[in-house]
Amino acid sequence: MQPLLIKYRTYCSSIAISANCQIARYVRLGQIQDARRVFDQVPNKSIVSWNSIIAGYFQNNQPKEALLLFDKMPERNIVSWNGLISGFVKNRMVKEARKVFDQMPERNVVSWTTMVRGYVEEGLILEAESLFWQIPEKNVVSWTVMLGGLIQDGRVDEAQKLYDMMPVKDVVARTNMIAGYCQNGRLAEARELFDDMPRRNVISWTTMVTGYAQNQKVDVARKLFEVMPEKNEVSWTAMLMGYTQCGRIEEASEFFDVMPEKPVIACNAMILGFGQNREVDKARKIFDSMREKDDGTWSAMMKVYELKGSELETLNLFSLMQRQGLRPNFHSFVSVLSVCASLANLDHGRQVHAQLVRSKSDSDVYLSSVLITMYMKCGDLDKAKRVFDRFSHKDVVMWNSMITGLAQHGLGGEALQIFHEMCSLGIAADEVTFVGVLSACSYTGKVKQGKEIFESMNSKYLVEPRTEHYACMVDLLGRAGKVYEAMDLINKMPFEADAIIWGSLMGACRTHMNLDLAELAAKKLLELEPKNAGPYILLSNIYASKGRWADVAELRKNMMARKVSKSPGCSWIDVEKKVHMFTGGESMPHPEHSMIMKMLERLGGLLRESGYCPDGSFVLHDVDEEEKVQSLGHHSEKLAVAYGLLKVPEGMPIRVMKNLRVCGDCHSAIKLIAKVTGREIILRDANRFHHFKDGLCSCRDYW
DNA sequence: GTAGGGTTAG
Repeated sequence: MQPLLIKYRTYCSSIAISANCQIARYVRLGQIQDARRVFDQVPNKSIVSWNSIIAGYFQNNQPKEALLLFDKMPERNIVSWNGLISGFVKNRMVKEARKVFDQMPERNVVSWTTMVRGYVEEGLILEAESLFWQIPEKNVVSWTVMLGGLIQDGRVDEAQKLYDMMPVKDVVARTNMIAGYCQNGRLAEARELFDDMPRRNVISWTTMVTGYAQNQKVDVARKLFEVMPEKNEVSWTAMLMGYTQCGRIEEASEFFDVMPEKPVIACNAMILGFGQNREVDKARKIFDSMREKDDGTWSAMMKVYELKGSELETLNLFSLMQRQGLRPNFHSFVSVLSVCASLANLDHGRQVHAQLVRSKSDSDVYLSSVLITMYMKCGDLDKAKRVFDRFSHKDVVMWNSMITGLAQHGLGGEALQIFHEMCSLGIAADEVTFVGVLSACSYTGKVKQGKEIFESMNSKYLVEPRTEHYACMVDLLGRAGKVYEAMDLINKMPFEADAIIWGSLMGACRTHMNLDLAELAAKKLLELEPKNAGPYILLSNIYASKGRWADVAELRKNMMARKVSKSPGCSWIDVEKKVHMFTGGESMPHPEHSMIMKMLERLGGLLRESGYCPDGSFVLHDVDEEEKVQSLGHHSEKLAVAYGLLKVPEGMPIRVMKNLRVCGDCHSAIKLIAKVTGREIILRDANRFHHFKDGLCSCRDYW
């Protein structure tokens, strides 16, 4: 051959190689269009060019385009075929991968191993095992894939057996086995293997550190971390997360500050860590300082606001991220739906639902359970049921959402019906199920059924009753007026009663006018929650009614000394897609305050005509009679209802939310308001829903 | 320059 020709050919192939390099580089950067542009311009495409661009489409989740190109290839080698299997596996299309595997002209150990890996990733461990044992010439990689599959399946003992059978064990195989032990808390065995390793690298070290960190041995993890010969950002992040997961946020924060590099994952973990401590500002500082954010960053920050109770900030962030063209992930959807639920912001909730449908996430069982809860808490029972009915395979979480939601709407019968349906389908009830079922019984006065279910929890359903369940039962008995029986249960229960239990007994005693038990419950509650105003006020009312003025004075002194304040009642209503807040007392008045006052006066007149008489015994302030009546007129729920009457178009239900339980006087008043105005009023309080219509409430005055 | 295995999360 002529030297010039050789030179020319070398020149051509070097052009081709550099083109392939460029394609691969663009693929690595996720810039598939740029990769394609280069590919289209290469004059004499080699198999490598084709293989690279096809891999690129697979990596960018465009398997159709990848397959289209594969079909157009002038010739293919085994790498092309294996790339196709691998591409399908990466796109969770294991059936397609298998088809390719069955059709390909020849297979090597990579083809087999990729296919086994495909089954492992789908959790189809039986298929993986059967294929693995058919591999004609296994190598250390095939063995390791199978080992990883068994570990992922939680079968550590079998993994150990397989590990012992391996003819060659390299650092990757050993690290896999160490991780397997660690995930099952078998730290001693992990450490032994780690110490016996002939060679270690940064990943094996990190695996061992993570093992200690995830098993609450952060200090041991830190010691090992300190002596690591080489650290990368994953090692640092793993150590950081050891601290955040144990709730040791201060140490996490110190550690975070000295990290040489702060990868996105670490920042996200630190944001969530601060969230655990409700340190919004520190979390936000990291969030703002991050030049690169991923979807996890946004969902972490949303979660922080959600935990803090800053619902509006969560919603703001959710819309901000979308305005920046980012798609919300699973966790952001969960946060935003929870926030819609707690604000009972039905409009917004519906929009999020529409987005879920668009992003094809509406078939996710978990997300749909959150969606059901959202619709329930927004008072849209029909929509909740529709989401529920769409799923033929419901998990226990979804059943729980439905049962709890029905309970909150006072539909005890329907809740029990759903519960029995779930049991007959063989779905195992869990702790949450029983909180829902028992509170359904409680809210609807089903004392007998409630007791039966509670007593059979352990024997029939194999669920050990916990404090929450005892709380439901105390509530159930107390509401039904069986306060002594409730007291007996508290004495008999195997745990110390908590503030919720005493509070519920106290409430029952107030309703049923049992002053002796009320005093006992209030005193217990005071010990547990010295800053809770409820028991002070109740006690002072009791003492006053008995003329024990010295005790009243003593109580007042204590209240002042401990800086007790009543948690402010607050109600809100959605009008024209805007939330209008009302607080009962003296704080900032609504801009349309005078109109609302006029409405209240008019209502007052109408109510008096129909024989309404304000009931001062519900007022928690210890003021004199006249002031009491005045203050009742200003309770936040009444203000919100009045505003709703002014603004919500005729024929639409008025939906009001309140952060505390509805006051008894307001409850009577709203029943009458519904009657004299002919409007339907739906009030969601801290516990449940009240549907007011024609002078009646769905709770049948039992709440 | 193209195909298979191990470490960080809610």
